Amino acid sequence: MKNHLPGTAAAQILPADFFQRPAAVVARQLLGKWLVSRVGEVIIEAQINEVEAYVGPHDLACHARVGKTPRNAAMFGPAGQWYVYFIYGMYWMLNIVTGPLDYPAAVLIRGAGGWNGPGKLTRAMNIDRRLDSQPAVPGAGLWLEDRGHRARRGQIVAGPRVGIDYAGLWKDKPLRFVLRERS
DNA sequence: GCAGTGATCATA
DNA sequence: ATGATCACTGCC
Repeated sequence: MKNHLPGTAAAQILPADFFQRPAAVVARQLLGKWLVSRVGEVIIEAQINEVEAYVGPHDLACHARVGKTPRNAAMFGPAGQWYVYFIYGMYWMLNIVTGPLDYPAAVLIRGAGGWNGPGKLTRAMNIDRRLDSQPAVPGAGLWLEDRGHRARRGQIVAGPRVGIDYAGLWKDKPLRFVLRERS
């Protein structure tokens, strides 16, 4: 099913099987895709330019390293649903679940559109607890679209993830991916 | 460089 | 019930 938007090429809503791959693969593939939210009549769209992969329970930076808890339960659910959690008393973090059912892994969406930082992004797009464990489909109010952008290898910069100094050997793994600005 | 902010989880 | 922690941000 295609969704035609004025002034753009045909856009495709990312299907669940897009996310049924390792988190690091999904993370790279999400660069250049569009995050779209709808609240009532208001639609907000942003092109994703920064992500981080949390690749499984053995990843010492992944919330699921301690097993399943009420907070991280969404990550154990099916690929293609949101994992949204509250942190530092103020901010909501947005992740998309990847890989097989019961295998906890996800991609954190850190940057999109003009917003720098995951906390500012979620505030701008009205993202909160209500989306946790919801599928990324229009009916949920938040979804992802492919609008034809293809990131070339040289446009993707990989580096260590932010804010996970506690993660031992996993601290420095290059699981953060940024789409370089067009020059 | 570091304070603010409060849910979450382990410990008891 | 209590205390440490935290995938952040904004101001010094």
